[in-house]
Amino acid sequence: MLFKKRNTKCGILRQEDEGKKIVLNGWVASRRDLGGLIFIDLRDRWGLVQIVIEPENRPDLAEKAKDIRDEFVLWAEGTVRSRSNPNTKIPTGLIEVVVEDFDIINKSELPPFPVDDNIETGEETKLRYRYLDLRRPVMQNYFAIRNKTYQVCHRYFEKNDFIEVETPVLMKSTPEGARDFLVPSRISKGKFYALPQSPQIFKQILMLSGFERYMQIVKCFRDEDLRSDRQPEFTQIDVEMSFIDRDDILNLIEGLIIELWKEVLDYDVAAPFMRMSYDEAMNRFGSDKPDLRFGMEISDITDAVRSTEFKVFNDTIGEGGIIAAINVKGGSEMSRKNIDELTEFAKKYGAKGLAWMKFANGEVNSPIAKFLDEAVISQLKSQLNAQDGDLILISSDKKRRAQTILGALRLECAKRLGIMDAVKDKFSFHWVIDFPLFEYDEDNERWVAMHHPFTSPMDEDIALLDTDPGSVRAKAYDLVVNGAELGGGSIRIFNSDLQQKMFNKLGLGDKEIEDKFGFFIKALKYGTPPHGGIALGLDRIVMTLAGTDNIRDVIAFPKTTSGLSLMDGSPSFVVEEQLKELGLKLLSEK
RNA sequence: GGAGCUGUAGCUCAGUUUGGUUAGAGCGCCUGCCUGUCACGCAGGAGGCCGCGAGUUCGAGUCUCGUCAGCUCCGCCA
Repeated sequence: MLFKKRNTKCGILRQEDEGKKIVLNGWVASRRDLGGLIFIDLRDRWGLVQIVIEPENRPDLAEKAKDIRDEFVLWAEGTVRSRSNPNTKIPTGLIEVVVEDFDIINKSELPPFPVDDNIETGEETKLRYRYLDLRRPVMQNYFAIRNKTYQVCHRYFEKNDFIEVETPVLMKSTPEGARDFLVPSRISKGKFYALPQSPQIFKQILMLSGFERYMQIVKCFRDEDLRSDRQPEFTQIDVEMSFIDRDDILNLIEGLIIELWKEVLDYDVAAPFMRMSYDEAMNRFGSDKPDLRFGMEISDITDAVRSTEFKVFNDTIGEGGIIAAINVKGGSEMSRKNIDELTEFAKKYGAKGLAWMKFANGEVNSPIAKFLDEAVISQLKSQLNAQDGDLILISSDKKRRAQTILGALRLECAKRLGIMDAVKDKFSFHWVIDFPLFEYDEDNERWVAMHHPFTSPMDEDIALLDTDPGSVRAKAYDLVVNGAELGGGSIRIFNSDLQQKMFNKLGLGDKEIEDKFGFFIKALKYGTPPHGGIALGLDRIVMTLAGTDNIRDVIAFPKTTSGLSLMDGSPSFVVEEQLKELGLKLLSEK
């Protein structure tokens, strides 16, 4: 179909364009046919403008316009003029375009939902018709922010003398970490490539190849269950540097964040960011990614309740656990039902129960009050800075578990009491540092790397590798904003013997190490510079910039919670021939 | 792997507690009218596999079991 090409854009027309003869291309956002007068809102990527067809002057155009429906594609030629009835709600509202000629370029089926912001359409319908969902201005804006993020990143790292190198998408499957997506090899039947969980090994090899400063905006793949902030394929801003220490990376990334927030939101982020140890983050906030926009910190009240007759507390103390609490300011308004809900909430995190104390009307109300004498209560009240109107939530458990439970309750209560809403426009960036190198996997009875197996232990803790692995600290760091992890990195092991030892500590046998990581250990022996880096979750950065809490909003074609792509119907079965060519055979169900 | 919520018209939802005549509303859609609308207005009309499958029952949108899908969370995600 022939069409007249536009010479301007709908969304950019303003009062000063009055009198200009123009051509527009776009989609019909809405049509208001008054009989003697037809108004059409024409939409393109840049916005909306009202065009008018006047049957009195052009009955031929009016006749053609009768067929126009929402989402039809039009070209229209006309003259910009001031409106007699301006619309102050839209940027182009002072003017309109009187149509002198137009045609329908393409029709549209009736859309299953209006292509409009603020629609209330189910996720399933929107994903099935993702192309229509993406047409909505609010979605287009998310991707404008995403684009801006790419551009700022590339410019920032270019300016800082980084070089972008692409790493393979088909690589070797290695143990440790997330489940790999596997790709069968046709040429080497029975063998598989894996999609990268991250380009970790390649970027380290690029360091020993002498690239010094590497970055890449790169897709990563992890075959794990999805969440509102997790997709099986996602994008990382991947960075690695040689001859540097931790603070070089932290400073570099702070600079990037400052530039991103300035460019995208015109928001001034203050640096340097606060740095908090993992231990402190857990003790005070019960999370390794604490939200520091508000208080409600955790207090260890073990000493205060040590002398009580409450069996639950005494048993916990006897087993080496702790009693800890948060003070939910103004929480005494919560009903018994609300507190029961909080108890259920706590149970998801492994809590066996939840003790609480309400302070109201000068009195204390608590199911455990009978175990606490006057002195203990007043001690707690002063330690927790509790006043009338407050609610104290108490967890009694192993140290980290008690903290995690209270950390989760802290966020939940902040949501319920409107604290989250009150701070929603703030950005609180900080670093969590000094992570443990290992954590113990109870199920498999072995140590696993908390960050990844290439992370360097702190020099002063290396001796503890053999005697007390659990207390070895890592040269690792996470970037956190508003309770979300934006990225993490570490200074790497650059000594092949230490790398070998690390794998041993993780329970890998020499043969397995040779088989899975031999090439890497070998590479480390050819003059590896000290190096380290970080990977930032680009999708999460864009989410934060865009102010959305769902990762699907910032990925053009996302998967559902069960990993399906509803628009194109993947994953799907393949024909027998394809399997045969790959040397594969499906197991029959059960 | 587990838990919770949801599934009824194109869309958003009511109806399910306590089974019972022809399953409703708003928006959208279709037709007609309408010269200043911008959530246009007015009049009329069409539109249903009550997610799917079993079961209970004289009778199921409603009760039971299973299953599928969407969302959120726990586990998982170095």
